Amino acid sequence: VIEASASTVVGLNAVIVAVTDEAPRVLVIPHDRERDSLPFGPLDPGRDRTLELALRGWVREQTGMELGYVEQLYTFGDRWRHPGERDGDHRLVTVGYLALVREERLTSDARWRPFYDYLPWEDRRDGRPAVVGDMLEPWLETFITQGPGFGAKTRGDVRDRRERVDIAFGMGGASWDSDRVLDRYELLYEARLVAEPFADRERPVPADRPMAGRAMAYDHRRILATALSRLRGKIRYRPVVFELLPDTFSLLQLQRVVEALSGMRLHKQNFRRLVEKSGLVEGTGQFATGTGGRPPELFRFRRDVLRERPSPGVGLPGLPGRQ
Amino acid sequence: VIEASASTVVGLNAVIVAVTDEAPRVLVIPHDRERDSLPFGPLDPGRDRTLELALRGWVREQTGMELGYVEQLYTFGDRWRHPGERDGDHRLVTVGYLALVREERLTSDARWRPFYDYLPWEDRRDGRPAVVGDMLEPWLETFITQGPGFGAKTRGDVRDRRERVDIAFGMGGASWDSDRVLDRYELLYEARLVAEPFADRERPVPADRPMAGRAMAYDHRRILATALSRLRGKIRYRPVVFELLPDTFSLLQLQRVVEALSGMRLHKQNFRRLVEKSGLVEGTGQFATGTGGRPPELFRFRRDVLRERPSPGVGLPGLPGRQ
DNA sequence: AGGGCTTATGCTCAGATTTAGCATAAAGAT
DNA sequence: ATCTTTATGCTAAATCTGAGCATAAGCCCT
Repeated sequence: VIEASASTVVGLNAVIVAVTDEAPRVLVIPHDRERDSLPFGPLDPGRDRTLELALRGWVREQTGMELGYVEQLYTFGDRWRHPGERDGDHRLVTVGYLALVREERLTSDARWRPFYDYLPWEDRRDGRPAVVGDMLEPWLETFITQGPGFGAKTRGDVRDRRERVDIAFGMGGASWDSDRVLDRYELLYEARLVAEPFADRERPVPADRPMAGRAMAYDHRRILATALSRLRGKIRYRPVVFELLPDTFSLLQLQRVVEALSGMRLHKQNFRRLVEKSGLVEGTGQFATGTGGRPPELFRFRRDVLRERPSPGVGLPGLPGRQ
Repeated sequence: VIEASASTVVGLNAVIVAVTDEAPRVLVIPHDRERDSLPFGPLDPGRDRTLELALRGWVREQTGMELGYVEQLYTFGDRWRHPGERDGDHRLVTVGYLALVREERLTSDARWRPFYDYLPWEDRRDGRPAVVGDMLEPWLETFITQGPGFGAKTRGDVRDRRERVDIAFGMGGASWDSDRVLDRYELLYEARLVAEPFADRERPVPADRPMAGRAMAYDHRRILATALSRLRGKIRYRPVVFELLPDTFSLLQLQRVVEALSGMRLHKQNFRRLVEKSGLVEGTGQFATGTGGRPPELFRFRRDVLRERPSPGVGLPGLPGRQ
């Protein structure tokens, strides 16, 4: 019953995340002078038993890394996503995966690169980053009134775009929702404030137009944005942060990782109170040394919390986790 | 660079949900005497521009229905999922979608069927359903101690299984997490308390073994469980319920839909207070008639709430939405 | 050894939210 | 008229949150 006028290939992308030095990092492969790509591998339909096993397999082969926590993100199947596909008689469908690891030495040509190199507007730990006020807001305003190209701009279109921009970027009185990473990236794509829409059309970037963040090859920055959206959402109701931490850690270490991922600063004492009360961690009775300051107690993740609470995660201010 | 020892076909499954008479229902196609399947359609790699457009297209063709809210769920790519694939030199990868609609008359051979026919243990609105105490708990206890087959059962295996069962089903003092729909189904699959593991191996169900819930063809019940998991999770932080309600509705109607989806009862006065304070709805000044009792005011969804709050959704008791 | 710096940790207080009910209002049914 | 049913207002107690004060316990420098 299935008739196809062309063939389909299924590929797998991995967003492999680690947090080091208070910066979330992603494993990327150099692609050309300015751009990187995510690690990519095919599904061998005749061999791999499951998609996830296929992914683990070629990540192991390519990087020597054994993935722990792995979660499926999203399947991207738009036509013409790959510039090379244009002529094509094959259709590429890719399944994106998120993997959380502790950073390790790399043997291949892959390298760790900060998430926020690609999505600088997402890091609000030191207040709203300069790029937002200096570049994004004025150019988004242009986008709202002018639209992406030079098509018709009815009053309704302008209102719609303003609403979408306000909601996504917390402008015009709306509040900033740290989870809307993907919405924001897609809006910037549509507004042509990132380089990818030009690359996708094989056009040069206009000289007068600034580009936000470091570009990636293909649609990989979209996949990256999807990963960060998912991770920020999930942190509140599943104990995923611990995948990124060593077995024992101080509460400040934990807080720094949560801050790095969520892109916002947290109140220290309240964070402590929340985490300790939540039952997510237990003290080990051991203390770290050489951290400069009073030595902190080391904690470990309490696996039992999964039994006790419906959706255990780390609370964020203004956005309480579900108790 | 991509070499395949067999070809891949991408298919699309739709979980189309409506809520009528306080029961969530799903659109299914009769498959054989006892089983239904989800609507299914192929991706035509040469034609359909996006996966979602492909889905909307064949749903329109097959059922005459125009989908509104559509969201991608998960991509299923395990080998040997389709019994017929065994011989096969093609690999089927399916992308599952969730669609929310208001129930309408059907013209095709598709029909609406209650969600909880397939997943009866998920409906706890009238307390724990009988099937849990009568059948699931005793047989899960057997599964914990004996394992799925007759393999080695070390002490560690038993402990692991007990922990997983306790967490998934809220047994042994653990609390019930309404979102863990998929975990529960997968555990029942592994414990062989649903018919699918037998069908997948083309074996008959042992006569002495009860089967929980109505089976579906292929792995469609797993997709259904994924859909309910997602929907239950999402209801708390995105205003998705309104996709299932008419334009104006009473607060009790809204509450009944939330209860139907979440499978639990809510405190009426508190639900009202929460919803009204959340800014999700606004009164219309109109009142319904003929509802038997004091006529309720009719409300409508306030689209502006998206601007005002980071993640607007309907609160659940014990599981407050994020404010 | 003591002062200053840093980080850790205990504690408090006011305000907001949540839970669980009580109580009244307004329809239709008997 | 009374009963039943649904809607809606209101409250007290318990809990949680946001913000900040204060002390503890290391290190570094002089």
